[in-house]
Amino acid sequence: MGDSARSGCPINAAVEAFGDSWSLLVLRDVMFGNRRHFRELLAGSEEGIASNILADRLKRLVKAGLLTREDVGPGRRAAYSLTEASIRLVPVFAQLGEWGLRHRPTTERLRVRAELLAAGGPELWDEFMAELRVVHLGEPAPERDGPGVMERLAAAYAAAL
Amino acid sequence: MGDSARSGCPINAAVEAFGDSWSLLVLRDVMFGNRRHFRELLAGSEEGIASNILADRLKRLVKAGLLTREDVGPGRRAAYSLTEASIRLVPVFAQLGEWGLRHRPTTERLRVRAELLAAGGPELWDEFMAELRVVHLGEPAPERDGPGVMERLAAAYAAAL
DNA sequence: CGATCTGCTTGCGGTTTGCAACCAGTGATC
DNA sequence: GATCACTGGTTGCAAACCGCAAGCAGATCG
Repeated sequence: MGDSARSGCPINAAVEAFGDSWSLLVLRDVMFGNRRHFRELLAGSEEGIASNILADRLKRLVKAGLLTREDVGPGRRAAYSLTEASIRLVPVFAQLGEWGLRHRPTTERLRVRAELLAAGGPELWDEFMAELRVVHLGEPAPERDGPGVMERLAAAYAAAL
Repeated sequence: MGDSARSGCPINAAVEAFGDSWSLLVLRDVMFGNRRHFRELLAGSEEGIASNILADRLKRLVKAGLLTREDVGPGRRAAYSLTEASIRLVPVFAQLGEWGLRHRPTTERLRVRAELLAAGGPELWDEFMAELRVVHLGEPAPERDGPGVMERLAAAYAAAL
């Protein structure tokens, strides 16, 4: 369990934080799917994560400061939330998603979110991060006129079915 | 070695292509360190990759279309080159690096490249990608007045020693 | 000929993975 | 008050993978 960094390189630091087969996908589901509970993440997983792996990754991500766990007693729904650090992964997700849809085969249904995020650019990413801070960090919601990014993502996803 | 995708999600596609402990670091060394040969990558690795892992990752990356291998006979220096797909990872590296240096402990020496890349923004990334296409894909070099991005990265790195 | 370089390969013990079953606590229903 | 479904997980186990260390064949150098 040594968490000593292999090097002081920022890229390596990022890889060590979430550079495995599952961590980033768990974060994706919390961030874009708004899945906040264990069973929700387990059952809703597009890729079919196993429960022991999910449990392990949640622990790791909490330890790494990328998730927080609202610790209620045993047997009651515990909620996982993003942190400022993981909210700041939005641009990373956007770039990864854009790369994936350009250079790998993807399915229409799952592609729409990445497309919308790529098309929106940094302004949209900032708007989305602000929304995530409201939902996950409890920041006060600012006044808004149109639908939020989350709603637009959900609408695009629903329209692609 | 089933390369069947777990899902059609672009993020998952990216994770499956280079979402492990080493693939991205190998690409980083080829891209930013201009290390093109096996022993170069092995000896120059900041994180100390093992030779069998390096061999495996090089094979995988070639298979995934993220590297090409100029196959000379056995016993002679084979050169690895980036492909268009991996050159397009520059924005991903930039965002990952920026996240890493903001949210993880890093060392000054290894931080400068990420800082320069983050500060330069998309215009600099495009310029860098154009340079990589010259070096790795053999595109004709355009006329330039100042030093290239690669030179500036190297200079910043050298200055931080 | 020997030393050194090239890109790897092999052995091996330890770790991780992923499937499946299981578990204790809680709250609602019968 | 017993059953039931739901909560977030744990446990066993076989198979795969990881990383360290050593070795290897072909080419080049002196």
